[in-house]
Amino acid sequence: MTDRPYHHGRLRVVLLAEAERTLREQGIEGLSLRDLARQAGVSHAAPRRHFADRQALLNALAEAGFARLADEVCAAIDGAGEDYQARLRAVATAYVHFATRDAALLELMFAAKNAGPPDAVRDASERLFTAFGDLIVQGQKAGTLPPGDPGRLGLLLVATMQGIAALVTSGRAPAGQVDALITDAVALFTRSQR
Amino acid sequence: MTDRPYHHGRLRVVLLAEAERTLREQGIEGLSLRDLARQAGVSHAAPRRHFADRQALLNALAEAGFARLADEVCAAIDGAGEDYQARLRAVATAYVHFATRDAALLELMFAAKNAGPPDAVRDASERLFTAFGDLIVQGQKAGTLPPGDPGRLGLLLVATMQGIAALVTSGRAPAGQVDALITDAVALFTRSQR
DNA sequence: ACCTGAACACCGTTCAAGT
DNA sequence: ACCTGAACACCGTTCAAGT
Repeated sequence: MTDRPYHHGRLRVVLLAEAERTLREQGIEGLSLRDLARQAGVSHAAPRRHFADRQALLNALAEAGFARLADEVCAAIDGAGEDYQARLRAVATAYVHFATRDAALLELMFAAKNAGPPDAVRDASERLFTAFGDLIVQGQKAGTLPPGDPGRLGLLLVATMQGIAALVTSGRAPAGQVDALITDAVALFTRSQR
Repeated sequence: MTDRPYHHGRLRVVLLAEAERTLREQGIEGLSLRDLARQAGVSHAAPRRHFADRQALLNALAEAGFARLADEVCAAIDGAGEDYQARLRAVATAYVHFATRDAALLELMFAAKNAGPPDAVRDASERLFTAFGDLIVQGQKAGTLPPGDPGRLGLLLVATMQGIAALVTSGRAPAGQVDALITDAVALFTRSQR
């Protein structure tokens, strides 16, 4: 390394990357602004220029988390072929895998601070939820999903995946059963209509 | 008040009660051992006799939480009459209401610390899960629920409720829609077999 | 057996001052 | 525009000592 200049230059992005790693390894409790500053080689007050307080850092992490989750879910849909059940299973698998690999991040993404999440986080989550909405509408048109308010059915689908992830993360459901649970859940949603 | 004696006498139970209240009002972040000690009128080191560290207090809260949730769920089953859908809806309603009223407590109950929860917490949660298991078996015998491993179906049911609660708590699902979501979920599970 | 008081090593947050 | 260093008010945890 050359001599570290007075101006770090990319402090914000470094802090975020380091925070994401710490979050994965130590959980949300182990995340400290002072520690992040130390790891980045700046004074403990430096992060303040980029994140007004600890919560602002957490919000930025949540925002990035939603963006990445939406990417992964959309990629799963795109790569799943035409069969609707397979598409649904691919989405659920992507979601639950994200949730178990980055459990602390997901917790943070869905943490309700005060009166709902700030706008930036909300906007980032929007893309994910509309992807789900589209998938639901598509399934209803094909007659594979039951009729009814697609928004509500989408929420129910997200809730199911969120719940499966919560049970696995907390050790109440064996990790080896997650695929079976997803299959069961998909079967529940797509049971033949008439 | 009479002069506070040197020995508090019921410090443990007072700390737990105060902690549960703080948890509801301030969330898990706002829970401090030193603050609890202050509110109980003892020195900051006094709680240490009853809870080895902060995590031990959280575990005790989780344990009590599971006991209360099991009580409320069992009471809901008992008071719901004979109709199976009504029983299922009553259970789901009781669960989700608990989850939204004591969101921070539920989060704590399902927090995965290290390699799964300690035995005491696990035991306390057992009663809840067996109550669910029994309800599932009953529904399968009556032909109201789909066949298959009742343990897995029970997990899926818990996951669904847990997920609905998470979405409502985080403000992603409107609170006014919780009853509709529960009804949808119950309908999904009990869709007529053949 | 239970509680106190001082001590230690951490936090987040603030703010004048430096570059 | 960005960072530093000192300061403040908090934490959890430990431990000798008190009752």
